Amino acid sequence: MKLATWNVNSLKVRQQHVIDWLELSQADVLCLQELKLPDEKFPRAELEEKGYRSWFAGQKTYNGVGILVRNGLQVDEATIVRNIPGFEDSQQRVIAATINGIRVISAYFPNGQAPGTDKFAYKLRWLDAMHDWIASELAQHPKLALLGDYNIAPEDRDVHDPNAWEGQNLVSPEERASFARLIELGLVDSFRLFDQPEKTFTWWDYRMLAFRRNAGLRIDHILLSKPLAESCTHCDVDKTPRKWDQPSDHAPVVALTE
DNA sequence: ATGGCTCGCGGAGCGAGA
Repeated sequence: MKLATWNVNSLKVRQQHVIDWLELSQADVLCLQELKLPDEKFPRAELEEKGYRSWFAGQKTYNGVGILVRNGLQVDEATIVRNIPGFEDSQQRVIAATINGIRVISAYFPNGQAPGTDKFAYKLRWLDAMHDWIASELAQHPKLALLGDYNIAPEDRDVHDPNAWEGQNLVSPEERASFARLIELGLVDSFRLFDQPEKTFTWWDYRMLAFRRNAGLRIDHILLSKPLAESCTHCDVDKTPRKWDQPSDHAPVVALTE
C-alpha cells in the first residue's frame, strides 16, 4: 500500500495540485493537512470523480485534516474518529480511519509559535494527549500509521542550519523529547529505515528563495508501528509538486508498505 | 537585517503559518 501525507496549505487553492499529484503518484491513501475550509466546501465529488473517497474534519480559515482513499480499498466507516478522544479542542487536527485493516491517522500537529508562548504550551499539551491516545490505539491496532505535519524536526540532520535554529520552535528540546516519546511507544520513522540523501526536507519557507537554496526542515513524517514497519520497502519525499506554480510550502512524504 | 511569502478574511491590512 502506498501511503502519503501532504500539508496542502488550503485545499481550495491546491485542489488541482492534489488531483494532479494523485494521478502522478498513484497513492492509495493520502493524508491531508491544513485544508483551511469548512466541511461543506470540501471537494468530495471532484475527488470521487478521480477515484478517491474522502473523510475529513474541517473548519473555517484554519487547520482541517482529511484522508483520501483510493477506490477498492476497504474502509470501515465505524472506525472513523475525529480529534483526540478526551482532549477538548476546537481546532480540527486529527482524523483516523481503518483501511484494509491498517489504522491510518492524519494529524496536523500545532505549530507552537515559539517556546514560552501560550501556543507552545498548547502544543506540548496536545503532544501529551496524542501520546496517550496513540498508546491506546496501538494496543487495539498492531498495524498503525501516524502520518502528518508534526511541526517537529526530530534531529539536527533534519534542519538546514542547525546552529541558526538551535532552541527555536520546531526543534526545541521539549518538542524533540515529545517526538522521542512517540517513538518509544513502538513507532518507527519510516524515512530513516532507508538510506536517504543528505539535507532532505519537507518544508521550505515561501520567503528568501528558501526552496531554491534548500533552506528547509524535515517536519512531515510517516511513523509506522513495528509490525507495519517490517513490511515497509520504501520512503521518500516527493519534491515535484513543490516546483509547480503556486505550490504549497510543504512537499508530500510517501511510504510503501504491505 | 525578526523582514522577506502566502494563506483566509473581506474588500484594507492583519493574523497566522513554520
